Amino acid sequence: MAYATAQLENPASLFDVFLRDIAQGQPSTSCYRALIKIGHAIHLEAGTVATYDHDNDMIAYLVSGATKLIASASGGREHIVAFHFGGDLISIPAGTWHAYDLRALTHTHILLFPANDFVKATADEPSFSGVLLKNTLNALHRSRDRAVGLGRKNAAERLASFLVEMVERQGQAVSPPLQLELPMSRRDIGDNLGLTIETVSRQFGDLKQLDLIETAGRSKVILRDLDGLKKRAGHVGKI
Amino acid sequence: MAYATAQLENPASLFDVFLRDIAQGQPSTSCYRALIKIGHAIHLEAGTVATYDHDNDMIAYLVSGATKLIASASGGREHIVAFHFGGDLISIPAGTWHAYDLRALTHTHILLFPANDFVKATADEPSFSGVLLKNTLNALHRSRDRAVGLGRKNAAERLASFLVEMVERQGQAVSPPLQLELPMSRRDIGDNLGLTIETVSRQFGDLKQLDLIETAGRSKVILRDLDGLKKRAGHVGKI
DNA sequence: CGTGCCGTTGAAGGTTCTCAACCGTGGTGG
DNA sequence: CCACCACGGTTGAGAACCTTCAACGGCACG
Repeated sequence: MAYATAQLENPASLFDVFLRDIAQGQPSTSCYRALIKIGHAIHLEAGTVATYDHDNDMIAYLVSGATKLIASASGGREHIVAFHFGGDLISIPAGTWHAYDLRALTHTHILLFPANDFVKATADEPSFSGVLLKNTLNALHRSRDRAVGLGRKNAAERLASFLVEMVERQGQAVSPPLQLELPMSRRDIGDNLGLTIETVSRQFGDLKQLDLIETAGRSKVILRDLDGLKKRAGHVGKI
Repeated sequence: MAYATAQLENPASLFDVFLRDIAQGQPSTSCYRALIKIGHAIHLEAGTVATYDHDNDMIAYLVSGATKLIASASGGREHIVAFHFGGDLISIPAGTWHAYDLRALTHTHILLFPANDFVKATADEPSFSGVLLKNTLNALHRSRDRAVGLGRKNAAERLASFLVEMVERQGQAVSPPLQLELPMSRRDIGDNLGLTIETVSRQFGDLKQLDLIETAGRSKVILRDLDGLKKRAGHVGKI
């Protein structure tokens, strides 16, 4: 099975970024070599799918770019389970109930590891497995928070939640008003929130009319009232 | 802050069960002592909530019984993020967007640990942190599979998915037809699937009429046609 | 035997989906 | 340079699904 659609010019540099960002404490050289051996540096064009062994869980480190993790249900329905940005550690489940694919939203550089091998290789590096665990817990908590939205919130609350999450994850605080560059399409947003593109579009319209946001072009969103958005998101707890 | 609503007669025995099931390789005595120091053995009656420090992530080991993890959104809406059964390792997020509570469905014995301390105490025990990571990944994958259901499936598919998951997690294969003892109420099921009790009830009715299941009393369900249920669940992939 | 909770069933209403047409932009080729 | 096309996004009307509101049934418990 072909792992890489296109090998990077200089794969080693990706590993260096990875090790610098993930393993703060320098890993042993044996661990380093093991990771290089099992890892594959991949370069994806926007819109292309990462190819890998779907029968095993995978772990990916997103060096740069943005990706979406897609789950397919029967009837051609797709659900975007998560979006990822540079620096994220991604867990890709082997398909059990649903088939999962990782697709690039922009030019993307990633490192792909079989999860089992990755865990084995890093088991003796507490700093490493700690980061991995922390990251997985984060993903779990985000997934749960989003599940609450899917189960118990209406379209307005879902889009507000989405924008708040996006600004918290990748918003540059240039200074209020906050500016957001969304790398995903309306369809992607809908597939993430369990809504149709039409509903997403109408919700964007409502937010504009309420002066909570402005849009510029297809991907730029300016948040004029973050607190208003958070109220609209229907969260509970620390706002 | 009070951690335990009722201390067990013999807390040490719970720890023994925990160590036997989770840490297959015997942990060092220092690790053992550290865990006993930070852990709290708790006994919960059905319907009561575990009390703990909500400002920190917690990790719980469910020795026996069944619990639900509840997220609260604004407007008094509740969503059940996960159900747990004996032997499960539970991650309870500190409230960020939503407030989380762990509530017992039946007589329940659990061990509660602050997540940070737990990770620290077990960092040097690869077998331990491996189990923890594996468990967290499982929870993540389940959460994602359920998110797909919440986002892209109708009521019929959701209930079928639910029953299939339940039988896979705690169904005794006495012999087909499979028998299932559901410790949760219709409301709990609805709160988990993002449906009202009425819709859940109607879906149960439909399943009975289609001869896919039988019900006996409030909690017993007999699955007459597991493959039929799986088809109805709208999964993709290995069936 | 009454009370209360859980579950079931029915009718009306609302939110979102579906279907369809239209608009704006970016890229291509004549 | 402009016309054309493809694609993503917007807007509108009708239909579907689930929710809401309401009444009722049944089992457990005092």
